[in-house]
Amino acid sequence: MENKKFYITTPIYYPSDKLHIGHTYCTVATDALARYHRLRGEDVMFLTGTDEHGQKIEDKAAEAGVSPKEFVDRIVEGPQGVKDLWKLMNVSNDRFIRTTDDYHVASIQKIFRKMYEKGDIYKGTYKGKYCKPCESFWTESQLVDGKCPDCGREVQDAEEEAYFFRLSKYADRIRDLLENTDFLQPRSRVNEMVKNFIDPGLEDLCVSRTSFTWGIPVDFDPGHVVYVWVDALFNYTTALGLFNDQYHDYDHYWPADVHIVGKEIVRFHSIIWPAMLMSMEMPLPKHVFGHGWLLLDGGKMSKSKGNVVDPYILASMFGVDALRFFLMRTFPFGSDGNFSNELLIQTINTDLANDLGNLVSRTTAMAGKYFGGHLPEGCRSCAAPEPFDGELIGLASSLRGRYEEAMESFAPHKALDEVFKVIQRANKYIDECAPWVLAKDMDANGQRLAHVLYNLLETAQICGVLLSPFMPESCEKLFAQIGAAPDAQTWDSAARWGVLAETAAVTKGENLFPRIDMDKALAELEALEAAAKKAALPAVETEPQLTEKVDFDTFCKCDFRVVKVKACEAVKKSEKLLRFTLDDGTGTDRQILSGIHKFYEPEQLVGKTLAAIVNLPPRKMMGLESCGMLLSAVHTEHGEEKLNLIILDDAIPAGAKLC
RNA sequence: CGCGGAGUAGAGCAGUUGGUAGCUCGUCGGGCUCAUAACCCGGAGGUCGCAGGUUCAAGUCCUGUCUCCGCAACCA
Repeated sequence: MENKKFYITTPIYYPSDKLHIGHTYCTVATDALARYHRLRGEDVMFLTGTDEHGQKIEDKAAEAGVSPKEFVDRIVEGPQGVKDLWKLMNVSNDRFIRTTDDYHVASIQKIFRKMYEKGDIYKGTYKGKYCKPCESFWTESQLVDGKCPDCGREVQDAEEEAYFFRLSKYADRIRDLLENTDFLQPRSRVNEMVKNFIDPGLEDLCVSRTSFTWGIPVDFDPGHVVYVWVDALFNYTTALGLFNDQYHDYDHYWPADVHIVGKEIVRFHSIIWPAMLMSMEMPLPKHVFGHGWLLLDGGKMSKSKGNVVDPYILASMFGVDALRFFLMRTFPFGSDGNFSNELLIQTINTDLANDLGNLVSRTTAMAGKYFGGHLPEGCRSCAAPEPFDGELIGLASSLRGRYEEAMESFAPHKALDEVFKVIQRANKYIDECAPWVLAKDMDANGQRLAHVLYNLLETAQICGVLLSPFMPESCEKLFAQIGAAPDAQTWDSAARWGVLAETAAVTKGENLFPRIDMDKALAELEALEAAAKKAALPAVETEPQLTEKVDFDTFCKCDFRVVKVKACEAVKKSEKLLRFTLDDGTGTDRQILSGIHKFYEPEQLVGKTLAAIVNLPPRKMMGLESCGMLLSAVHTEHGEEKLNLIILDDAIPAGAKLC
């Protein structure tokens, strides 16, 4: 009998920047689902990849002074790039597609032509607003106060020749698909799609551009490149070999069983994608699942807020499995969740260290201590079972059913919750049985003690199997410690009680999940994040020179003078200000306040020869009057502002004019 | 009235089909000593944003209202 096939995908990510914890969340979830289906013995195809065309990447590459292809190559294949990250996170994708791959490009051209020949793609004009300085098109709705959202300048009406896809033609079928099937999950997303996009009426979709060149050329109309919809969405099929010879399993794996996507791209996957497939007369994917976002402090993560979380740092500090587990355990998959380092550490400590790790640790320790690592024959059964034996065994052997139900409905957080209920029950079982009491009289209680330990090992075995899609590495270690043979690591074995060999070798190895010192770890994290942030910024940066000219007369109005520091002290209650008493050559002391305490201590400046502008109007700071301003040179190092006072040769007399 | 989501113990969150309000952390007390100062038991603490309504019964359904967040052609 041929195994059931299961085709699952992540979105293809846009490599205009390094990926962050949000992408990691999505990919890890997909990976856990893929591993779960493999565990069940299904014929799994797991695809991920990158969507590498478009204006933004063209711009970013230009900014970096490299070609677009070089730019994306670095982010995708380079150190700490996309592929590195998935490798680090132990992501088990079977394929990785890049939309710049030759076979994909060729396939997309054929698909585009096919839809054109069918009449579902037609040539028209794309009407919009054009901002000349920015050279970019905007739609009416994108404008801010009727002006360019980028630069705020006036825009003008403009038309661009473009190809359109007859999205409107499929509106009714899409509505039916969303409202009357379980195509789109979770269900709450259906309302959003229908109300926002279907109800107002679907407009035809612009599927080509002439305003940039970094894309797949329309082969029958040079000057046009295929816009993201056709290019990116069809990756799910070209990666299987649709219209290309790179792969040959389109017929085998298509349609996808599920596309896992973030909530922001649900629209593309639940409206545009099925419409285009309908046009191509191809089968539709069975499900699209839109997961929630990881939020920081209740708001979204974004580069501009500077609050993105780097998965590399977290994985290196806490371990890949712990991070994977945390992401899947803590947040309901369909809705948003609040990410925090404290929560991460707390979850690791509570679930992994205290509950699971400690359970394995105490169980294997007792097997070693009381039986030298080998339980005796016959320990599987018990002559006089206690009620709580049955409770534990019942709960553990029925776990797979509850777990399966949760996994099948895309609720990995629930599946994990079920597993941990059993783990907690097992810890309680140890208390109830008090093995250390039994061990005091091995002659009388040896058999009973062995049975108790066997029950614990067997429970750990079942949990290990079911946790393996989430924490593959750690579960291997777990299996080694409890002596679970390969036949006790299967999906099948998780539903049968007593698969573990009675006399299997039990070894207390290293702790599976060491406890983490919260305060220490938080401090370390902060340091690492700060260091990473610094490293990402340019070493030395200076302000760009002004292009606006200043006339000579204006310049001459500034009275720059050499001054000598007679006294200098910190201003009370001020972090930055120093108060200078200066000899400016007039015979009267001049007082100037300067915000440079971060860079200089007052005593080191006394006697120095400096430069100041002396005809600025006096200004009060912290209650003191400042008559002028000391000149200093400013630049930034790794994003941090540095100031250096202009210190002059002491031979220059006070009052000398600078010109 | 653009659309959607959220408002539940001190904090962070669960609560499919309406039927005695749960979990983690924290806190207070007890037990145990096999184990990673971990484990087990118990207590205190909530008028489930607010106001109405349907019902024998509502955190759960309906209406109104306040606050916060996200989206509005691609940042998972």
